[in-house]
Amino acid sequence: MPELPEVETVRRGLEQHVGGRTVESVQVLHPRAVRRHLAGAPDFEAALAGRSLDAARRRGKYLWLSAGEDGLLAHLGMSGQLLVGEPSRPLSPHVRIRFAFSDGGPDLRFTDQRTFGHMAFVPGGAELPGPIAHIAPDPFEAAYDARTVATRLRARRTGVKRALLDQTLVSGVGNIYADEALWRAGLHWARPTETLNGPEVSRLLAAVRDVLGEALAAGGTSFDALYVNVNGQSGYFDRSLAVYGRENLPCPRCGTPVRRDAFMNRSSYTCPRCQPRPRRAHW
DNA sequence: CTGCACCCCTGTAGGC
DNA sequence: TGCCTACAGGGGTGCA
Repeated sequence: MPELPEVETVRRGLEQHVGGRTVESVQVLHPRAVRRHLAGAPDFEAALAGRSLDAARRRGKYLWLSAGEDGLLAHLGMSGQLLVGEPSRPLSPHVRIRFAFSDGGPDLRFTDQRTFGHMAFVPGGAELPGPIAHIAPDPFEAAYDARTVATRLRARRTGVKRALLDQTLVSGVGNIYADEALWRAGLHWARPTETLNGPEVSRLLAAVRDVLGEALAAGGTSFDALYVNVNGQSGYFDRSLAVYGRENLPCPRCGTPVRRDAFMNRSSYTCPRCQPRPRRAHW
């Protein structure tokens, strides 16, 4: 479950169901799931055995569990799930890592069909794991400063959607919520960042924060069973999407059919009337 | 600093 | 039924 609202939903579930529990053993079932743990799968398993997991934290789309001064870092990629359930339930074919706990209670399974996600044990990484030091604060962190982001955004020489998706500028925004925020702000994805005026940038950043917050309140967006919380349940923000995935359906604001464009090997959805294409496009 | 091409994977949907 | 292509909420890397 990729973007901030979905990852935050998972973080909350982990905090509730795994926080304060002690890992008994870990099995890495697919080596690719720990490819960023450079010391290898056996080291990953050994490093976590016997460790007590404390708080669950998050920056953007990354989350981690602190274990004393250390951190257990996770990124869900396109299809990763962190599922908590009865240890006796069947092992689904896409389970990549299994964590058993010393209390004999529900286990934790990192499940990932496409294996774009990963986990790593980061010594000393409880506060902010080293591998994600380059990730910018997300809009819900105390360290996030909208004025700084606005300044940096306007200094870019690129298209506004490309900038929104750049996790080193502001983190947590992916393809769905970038399109939704741009629609709310009435901006086209190809708009050159240097042509945005102050009010437009403010409107956009407010829209980003609002849409992420509303989606979080709905438990995230799921179109299918791939995007679920730790209990396997889907969020329902898909009902509130204005443009994403709605090609040819009417814009909720003006009724004009939503348009789909290819962009960065993905799709961008816009209302051609509310988000007019700029004369000088930047993609 | 930037875009861009391409890589990592599996599964599904749709056309033929 | 098979075979093909396009596409899917991710990021990282290397190169121009």
